[in-house]
Amino acid sequence: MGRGKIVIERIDNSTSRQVTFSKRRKGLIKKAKELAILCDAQVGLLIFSSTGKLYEYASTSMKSIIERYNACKEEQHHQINPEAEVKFWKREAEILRQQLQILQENHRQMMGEQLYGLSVRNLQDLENQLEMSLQGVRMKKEQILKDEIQELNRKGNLIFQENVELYKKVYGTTDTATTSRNAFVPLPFGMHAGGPPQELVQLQLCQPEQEAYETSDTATK
Amino acid sequence: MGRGKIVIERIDNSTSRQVTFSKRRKGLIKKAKELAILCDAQVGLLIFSSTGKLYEYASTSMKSIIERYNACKEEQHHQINPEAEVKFWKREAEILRQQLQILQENHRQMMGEQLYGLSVRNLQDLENQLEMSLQGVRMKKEQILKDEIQELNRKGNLIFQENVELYKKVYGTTDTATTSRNAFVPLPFGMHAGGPPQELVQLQLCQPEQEAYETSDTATK
DNA sequence: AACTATTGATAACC
DNA sequence: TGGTTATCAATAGTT
Repeated sequence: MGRGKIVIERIDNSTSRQVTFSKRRKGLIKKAKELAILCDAQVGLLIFSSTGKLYEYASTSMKSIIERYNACKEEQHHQINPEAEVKFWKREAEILRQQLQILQENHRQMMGEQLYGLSVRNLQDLENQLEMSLQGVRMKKEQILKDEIQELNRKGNLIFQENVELYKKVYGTTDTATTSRNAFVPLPFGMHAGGPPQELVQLQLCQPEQEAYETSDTATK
Repeated sequence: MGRGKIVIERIDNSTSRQVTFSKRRKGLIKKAKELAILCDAQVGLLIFSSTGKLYEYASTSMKSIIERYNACKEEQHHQINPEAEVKFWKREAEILRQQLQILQENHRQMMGEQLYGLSVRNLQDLENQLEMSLQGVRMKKEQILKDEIQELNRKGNLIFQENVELYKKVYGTTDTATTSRNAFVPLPFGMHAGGPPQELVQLQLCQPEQEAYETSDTATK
């Protein structure tokens, strides 16, 4: 329900993730309200943004809803009991520490370290993953460089046009690009061939891209 | 969004209220899920129907969400339990969560995802790192395969020697490997060429290694 | 429980 | 962040 279909997966771009969060959160809370009113339901909604900010909606009071939930679940304990709360946070820290450890090991393996204990199959999977990653990174880099080149070309053209205009103003209205190539009047920069300097600019800018690719390729071998 | 507009007020007809409740509850939970996934948010949703039945959705665990909610509220109302231990574990969990987030982002980038915002320089570094990793992984895999081959060769030789001994015991003390190649007596397995079967074993085991390398190389290109 | 006409939500853009 | 609009998705009413 927008300008285009989207797949439901984590939005990479943090700006658009925040924008989407803001909009959808609003929409979700609206719908929660509507459900509560239309259907005479008791609704509680808790949303923590990825930055940790809390947003909430409760058709009655959040406290009563949570209490009702706890009554339903027949486990109303560590909400009041500080001892149980300590227990909870200890457990929470334990879980987080475990996740961290797993991710750290995984990360080391992706860095090509701590490969001891991996089977050939595991290593093959890792190799394939690294190759996929590499491909993605290279594609991204290539895209950025190409975009940069395009932008520079655009700017180059604009400057060239400006140059032509200025030239005309200085040396008269003669179309130097097509008729005055052999006259004594000097030509503006980049006009020696009588056309826009795209080729020149592209050649200069393509160089580093090519170079970068060759470096990568040789490094692979 | 239906055949006609509706005003948001309690639906009197209990049947259509139930139907609407069922439909909208489903939609609401779907949207809550989408928000959690799209925006990396922690979402908890509690719905009690007018008949008292509980429906719930929680992106992580309802318990942890409610705990987090309570922690938030406590902070907001400055009703912090002076229990230093609770404070400590909360902080601990917060730190761990932050570390996890940083590592997760890093991990995603190493998986070739979430490359938005990286400079060409960053991408080049990442590419180099991935290539280094790949090299390490391949070396490790190669080593394992070579070790395996060596071990199999060693075992093969032992079995071959055993075979020779057994052969001698069955058919006499004649050195079959060097003198009886054309006799009627059968040869033990692997002795058709008169030598230890290293070459055979090596050929069989080298095959997958070679294959794996070729696959990797083509995947790179 | 299906089916659609319609409204509502929202993705992309500014 | 907030507004606009073209699209897609949810769903109200119907079968």
